[in-house]
Amino acid sequence: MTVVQKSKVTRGQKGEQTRERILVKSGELFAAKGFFGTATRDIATAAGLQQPSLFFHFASKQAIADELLAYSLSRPKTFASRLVEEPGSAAARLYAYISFDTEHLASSPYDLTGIHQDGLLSMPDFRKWKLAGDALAQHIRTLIRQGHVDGSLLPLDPILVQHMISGINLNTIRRVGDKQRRKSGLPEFVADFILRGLLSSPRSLPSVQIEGRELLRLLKTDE
Amino acid sequence: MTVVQKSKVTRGQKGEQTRERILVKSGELFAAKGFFGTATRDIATAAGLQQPSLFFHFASKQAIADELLAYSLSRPKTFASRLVEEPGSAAARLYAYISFDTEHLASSPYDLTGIHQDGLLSMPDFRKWKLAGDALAQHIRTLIRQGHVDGSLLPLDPILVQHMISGINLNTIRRVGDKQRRKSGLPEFVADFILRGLLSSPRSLPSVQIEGRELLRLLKTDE
DNA sequence: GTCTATAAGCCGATAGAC
DNA sequence: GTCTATCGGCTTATAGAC
Repeated sequence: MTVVQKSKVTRGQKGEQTRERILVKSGELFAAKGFFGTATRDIATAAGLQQPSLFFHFASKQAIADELLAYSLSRPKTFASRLVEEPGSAAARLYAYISFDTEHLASSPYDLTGIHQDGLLSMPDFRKWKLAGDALAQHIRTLIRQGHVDGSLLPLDPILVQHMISGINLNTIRRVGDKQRRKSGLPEFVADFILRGLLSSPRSLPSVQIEGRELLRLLKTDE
Repeated sequence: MTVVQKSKVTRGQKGEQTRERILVKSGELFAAKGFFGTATRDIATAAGLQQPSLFFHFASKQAIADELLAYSLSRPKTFASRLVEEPGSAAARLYAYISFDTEHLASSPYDLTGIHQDGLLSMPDFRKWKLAGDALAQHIRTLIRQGHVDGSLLPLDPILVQHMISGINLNTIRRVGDKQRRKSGLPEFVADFILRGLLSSPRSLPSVQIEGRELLRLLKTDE
């Protein structure tokens, strides 16, 4: 949809395919052994290259993680920041967020679980993504607090609840294998489970689902 | 309580204190930077030692992680294996397990979150603990299936549910800061949340809580 | 128990040919 | 674009003095 960034995309088809293969394999290896536990040699071998050839496509090992982090965090952060200012019940908006994030992670061409492990984000070089992750967490906590105010959610500690949600989102995707990850219905499965744990009135779940899905559909069109 | 293992404990008080300090600092560093991201130099410095002095107390860097993994997995695994064969509703037994595990992790003198990151358990040297973790996961899945049979739990995919529970257990503890980690009520907080998400009848939660806590008290006495 | 000195290996990244 | 050759730095672990 965007017309910009030409100089990079222009370079041949083969280079772009290799670059993509590097990202995919890096994601798998980071998930299996962590960022620090993965050597650039391992990545190169998995991508069918010699180790130094990586550095034609990426300036550094960190640059690879950077691109994966961007894919992992940019859209969910934007989506959550919009949800905070949307009208409607907070429960439905939280439902929309969880569905969106789970689908985003599960349908990703890259395995994004590894880059959220280690203390990767505590390294100075990844400060940018640490801040993005913190902002996303804040949006989720805001949604939860809004649910306390409008009475749709149980008055549980927003920080603890946000940590639980993040833990679920990452761990449901992890190690579940491609077939199950892609299985449709996972986003609703996860959102249902979490909302049952948070709703002040369990019987309101069906209406929350309807309102949440409608909101999701609406926000996704003009993303 | 045990009378065995003398030769190790007998060596002076100072050595034992240093050994303990190494474990505590290792846990913190593994949590912050991951196992592979933490150098033995960092651990030694944090413990007030020179790097080679570590190897008087531990045969290798892995031996440190080994001890933390033993602390993290041994008791929960044993506890879960007993719960599987206990009588009573599966929901109550799952409640007991979640309370136990959360309290175990939260009251630990060591930060145990780091050793469950990276692909630490995928390394051949940690095969023993990989198997222990897999066994623990199987016990949890069995509990969930038992809940399908006795009708106390919703018929949700046991593998997905087990992944969600594991994700919550690890992430609620992580990065929450000591004061909140030790705050009493956390085990019940987590168990309540998960059970609300899984119970086939939301109104049965109070009785599940009572039965679960009773079971927890019972099994803890003759541990 | 803790130290200094040091070995042996792996790491990320660069230089330059093709 | 990908290769070979290679560098400097950092890593875990050992040897041996105190």
